[in-house]
Amino acid sequence: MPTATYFNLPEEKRSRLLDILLEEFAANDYKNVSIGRVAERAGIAKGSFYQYFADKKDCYLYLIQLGMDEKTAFLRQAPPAEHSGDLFFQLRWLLEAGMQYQFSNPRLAQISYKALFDDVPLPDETLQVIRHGSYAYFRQMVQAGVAGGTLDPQVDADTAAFLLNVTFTELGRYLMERFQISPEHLLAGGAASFQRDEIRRTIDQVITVLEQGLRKKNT
Amino acid sequence: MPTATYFNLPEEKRSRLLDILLEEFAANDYKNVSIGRVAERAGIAKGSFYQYFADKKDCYLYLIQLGMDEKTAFLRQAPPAEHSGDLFFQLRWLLEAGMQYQFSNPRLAQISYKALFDDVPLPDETLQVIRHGSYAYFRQMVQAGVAGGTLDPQVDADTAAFLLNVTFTELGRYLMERFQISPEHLLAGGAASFQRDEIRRTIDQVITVLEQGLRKKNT
Amino acid sequence: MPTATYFNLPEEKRSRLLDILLEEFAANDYKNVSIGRVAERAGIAKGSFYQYFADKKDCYLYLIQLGMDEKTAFLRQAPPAEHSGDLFFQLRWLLEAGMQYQFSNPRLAQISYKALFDDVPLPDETLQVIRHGSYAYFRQMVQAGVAGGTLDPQVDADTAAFLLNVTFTELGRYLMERFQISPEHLLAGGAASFQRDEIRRTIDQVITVLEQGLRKKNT
Amino acid sequence: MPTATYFNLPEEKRSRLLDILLEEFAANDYKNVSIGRVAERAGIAKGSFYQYFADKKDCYLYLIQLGMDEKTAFLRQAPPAEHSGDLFFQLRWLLEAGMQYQFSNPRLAQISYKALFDDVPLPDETLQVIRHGSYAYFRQMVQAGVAGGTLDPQVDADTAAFLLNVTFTELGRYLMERFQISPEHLLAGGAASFQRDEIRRTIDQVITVLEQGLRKKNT
DNA sequence: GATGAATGAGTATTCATTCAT
DNA sequence: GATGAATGAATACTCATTCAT
Repeated sequence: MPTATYFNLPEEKRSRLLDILLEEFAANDYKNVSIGRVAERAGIAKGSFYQYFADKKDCYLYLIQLGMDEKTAFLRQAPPAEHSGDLFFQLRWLLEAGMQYQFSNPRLAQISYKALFDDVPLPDETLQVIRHGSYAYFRQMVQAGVAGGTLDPQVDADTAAFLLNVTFTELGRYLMERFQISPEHLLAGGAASFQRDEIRRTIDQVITVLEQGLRKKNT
Repeated sequence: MPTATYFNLPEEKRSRLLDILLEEFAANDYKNVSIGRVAERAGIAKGSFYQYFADKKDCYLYLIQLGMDEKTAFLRQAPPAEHSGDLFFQLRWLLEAGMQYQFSNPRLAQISYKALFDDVPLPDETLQVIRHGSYAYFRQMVQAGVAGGTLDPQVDADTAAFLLNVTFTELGRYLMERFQISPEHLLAGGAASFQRDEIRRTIDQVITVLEQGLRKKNT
Repeated sequence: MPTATYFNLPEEKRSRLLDILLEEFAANDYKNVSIGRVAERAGIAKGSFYQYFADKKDCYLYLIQLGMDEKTAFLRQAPPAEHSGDLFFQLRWLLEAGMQYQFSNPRLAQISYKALFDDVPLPDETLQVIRHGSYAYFRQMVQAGVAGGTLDPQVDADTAAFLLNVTFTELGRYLMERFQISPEHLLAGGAASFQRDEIRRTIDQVITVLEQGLRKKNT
Repeated sequence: MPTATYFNLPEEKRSRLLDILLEEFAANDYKNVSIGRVAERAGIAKGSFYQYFADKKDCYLYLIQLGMDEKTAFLRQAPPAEHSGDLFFQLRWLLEAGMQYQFSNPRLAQISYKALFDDVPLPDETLQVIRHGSYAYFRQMVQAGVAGGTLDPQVDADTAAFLLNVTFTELGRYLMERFQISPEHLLAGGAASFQRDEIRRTIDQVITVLEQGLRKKNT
């Protein structure tokens, strides 16, 4: 975690540094992020970086945890209307909220996404959370769905969780590409409203497809 | 692309080198593959590497194209019984053939997969092919499916292609993890037959889910 | 030398700082003493260190001179019963007093000792004193001994001084290792009394050996 | 240990590098030797250093072992006339041979000497040999001397070994300083012959003093 | 065609010192 | 007088690439 010095930095300086860190870690693999380049771009001395962070790893861990915190805060802020409701209703909300998060924190989301596949120095515990976190979450939803009679018992729970997880994980990337939304674009003002409708429609379709495939058939 | 020298190499030497290249590039990110280590493991001089390839990038590009060629060849060799048949029939075949390719060329498949997400030095054109290649292919299948009346016209073609693409891309990884299959494992003799059945069943379920979501409803 | 500011420091603060300086310089080579660590351990700001000392070198010089002063004071406080007495009587006293000094100021003694061999930034003059100081002292005693007819005139005065000097310099280290005495041990309460006897006996033997070798033979 | 590359170096280049390594490691503590400075002075690229040695530690270990080997070879080459002879006869020879070694390899001897006191990265085993090697050797001689009736049984064996060890260890330094002999001086042609006599006389006196102190008295 | 020694820009990190507050 | 953030030169080490043999 950053030092107190980091948090005491003048707002502008800290946010410039953070901005550049997000940019560098979103655009490059962990190993390819150069502290020297970061310092230079941020207009600070190389030594100063080490006043703010214990080391590169520490700095990276900070970004990762920032990502987890931001996402948690984001999802908490707008919980589904009826929490105990239908599984697919929940999924629909989760997917929309996830997209919104990704659109409001594109670089942070990208960094987290990279952590799924990259060779990255994180405490095992954190890695666990990142790598298996959402899968485990879906697995649990699926089991509840089967128990509650919403989900087709023909479908293996693991397989269903895989389908949901993979779809949800990749959908953001797809939408950003399809609607030509770049992080810079989003940071500069977000997706235009006409895009928001298209995005919502796409999400809806994805859920519908999965629902038709996974919901228990009335025979 | 490799030099003529490379292709004139005694078969055994070239294949040992290739083997090690596959191993290294499958196991490490581009940046983390060390030419020195490759040369040492292959039993050649570091300088010799540069007789065979212009540079590291060139060598990497070669592997990528090898991957594309191998996959193409693999898929061509066992086309579906009835090529003009039902879309989901084709998909089922494609998915199974894809898995078979991945199982018979796990390291090459792994390298291609990495290229989708890694920070990798490839000509834009090649990157395009890799990143959008299979998506474009599915896009085309979907459009044919809509035209032929197999696919639900309610579902946007792009969205359907996304779903198919993402599922197909990630399924291999999922199966390898779920059934504890490693490249070495596969190279040493392949998945045990009892696993093959489970794998086939899983593939079947995935297709079934997608089919129920995407096939045109008879109203 | 320290600034006035240093000497005006509240007693407790100054002595805590001094304590830590002694500890750090006794335990580490000059180069390996970190001002940052000193400041942190002493609970002062890094900048404050530079209010007290011009720089690291200055601080080190201070400790060295402190060591010389303390030793002088220590030896003065308990002079041999008969100052003009027999040379070997004096030596016996000197050695015991020296050991006592070393045991009561183990860290200061350690710092001075290090200065004999370490690569250390001191004014040439000071280095001279440290490196040749005790040697010159012994040289003088030896000459007095030769003049007074106590010492064997066969033995070269320089050589005798070397023997005495080297023995006296190293004896402390040897005793500390042989009897497993650490600075902390000493600071915490000193060597147990049973050890004191053994130490006294060892000193006695050393003097006896040197005496038999150096005292003028009665022929 | 150095790589094959190092040993294959053109004689002149290798000896220039070795020369500079000896100079740097003799003049500075381990920590204060800078690979950059070594490379620059030797006129090689920094990277080249790492073709010759695995790392700084490896290079240092090489020098240390070189020192041990050279000394062993040196002592073997001129063993005492009567090996089983009188203890003090042996000591006299040992001391003279040791001095000759130190004079013919002053920088190597200096490096070994530093290793006795410096904080230095060596395998525990090697450190053991260096730090306790000569002491243990003397301890053994002393015990043999006591058993054979040569040594005064009044004197504690440990104490006698300490006296011998410390005298022998420091004598070289003393002689070099007393007779103004510098490594460069020695390397350029060695001590003048008139000095050799004085040196021999000094050694003789030292042994005589110790002998009178330690030899068993005929009562 | 094969070799492997040489290179030097690049990496993360440390630390004595300065200086504005 | 005290502070602690900022600095930048220095450190050991890596590695893709070149080139003389």
